Amino acid sequence: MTETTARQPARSGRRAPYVNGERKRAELVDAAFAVFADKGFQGLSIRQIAEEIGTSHTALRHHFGSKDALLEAVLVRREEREGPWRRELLQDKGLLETVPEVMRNNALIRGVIQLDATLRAEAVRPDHPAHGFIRRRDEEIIGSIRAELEREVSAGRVVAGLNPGIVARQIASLIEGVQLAWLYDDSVDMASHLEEFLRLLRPGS
Amino acid sequence: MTETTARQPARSGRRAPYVNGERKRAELVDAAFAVFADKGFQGLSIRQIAEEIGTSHTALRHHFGSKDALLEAVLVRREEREGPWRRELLQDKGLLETVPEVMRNNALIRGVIQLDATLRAEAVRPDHPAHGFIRRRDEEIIGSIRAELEREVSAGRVVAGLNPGIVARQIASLIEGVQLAWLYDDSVDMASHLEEFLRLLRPGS
DNA sequence: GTCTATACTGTGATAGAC
DNA sequence: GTCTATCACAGTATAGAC
Repeated sequence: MTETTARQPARSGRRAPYVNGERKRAELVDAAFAVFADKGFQGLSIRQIAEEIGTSHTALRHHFGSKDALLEAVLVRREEREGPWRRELLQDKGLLETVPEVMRNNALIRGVIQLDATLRAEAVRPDHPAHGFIRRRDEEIIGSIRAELEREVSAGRVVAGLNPGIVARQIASLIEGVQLAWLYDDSVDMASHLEEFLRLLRPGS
Repeated sequence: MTETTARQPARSGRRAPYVNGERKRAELVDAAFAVFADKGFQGLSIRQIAEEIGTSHTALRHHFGSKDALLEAVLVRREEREGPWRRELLQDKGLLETVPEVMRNNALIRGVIQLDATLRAEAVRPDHPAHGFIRRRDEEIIGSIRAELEREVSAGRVVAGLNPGIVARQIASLIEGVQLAWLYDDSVDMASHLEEFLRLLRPGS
């Protein structure tokens, strides 16, 4: 796709032990992430994004090749940031506390959530560049939810007799749907909607 | 917005008791609906849509003013078709049977569901032409779900002690999320995911 | 209802600066 | 070699004249 083959530096430069391109690219991704999270992603053009983060649209094109590749890179960066934290939280606190916590965190990065929702809808087309990425990420998340769900059942914190595959996808779908509703109306409490659903799964309700 | 002021015919034409513009517009909407439902809505340009339904892109421009207005008109038409049927079904069979039935019907009009998902994500921006429409429709649907939910509680078919506003939005959000998941993977059974959720609401589970 | 003019978008190829 | 800037092009939507 983007063909970013990890270049091996021929010799260690005087003050640059890193590959300059990678560093620049990472800076741009972080800058774009910050702009989206803060000011929002309002269907910005690649030129507008460049202006917001203080660079040129040609620079963005050089480092990412296309607009979609840049947007996808921001979502990949998000996964790099949040993935480990989420997995640790899952291990430590369990599914029933992790999911609402994730929703509370998502409420702090509105523009990134909007980007996720927009790209997700566009990438429904199988030939879309980000289609594979969205699909892989979803399956990975659903897989981890499902595994955790089965652990909760074993621990007696979730009723038995459920179809873990169905419930895992229900949770993932509910997250997406509630995020969209929240994007339309700030007053929608994302965490509560997930908490109430998870409450239905607890024994003796 | 679209400024489609209902023109009053000066005299009743020989064989047209209707306003020609309105009829032509309705034909175009139905044709677009059929194309989307059948061949899908793959980010078609306004010129491609025109070709598919056998007209010119300038004709579409004239009748709808913009591409977004045409897409919105298709969704409005969908509401005109399905709204009465859905309300009747709700009255007759109740919420627990209506929602899965709606999902089964949606599975027959993939391109329209894709259009709904795409436009919904784009129209998150408050200045988007379709923003108000999506919002109004969602609130209307959530309102009817909520009313029906309270009726089901009274009838003892749904457990008491739930927050109807929360649950209604959970159902609406789950529908949206599951539809998106289904667009990515045909094998996702939308009706089952909704049925299983509604099962959690029944007494004595 | 049709046609023309204009502006903006993402993209490709190319040339220049460090 | 690595990075940035300039130019040209095709697709789209809009505005307005006829």
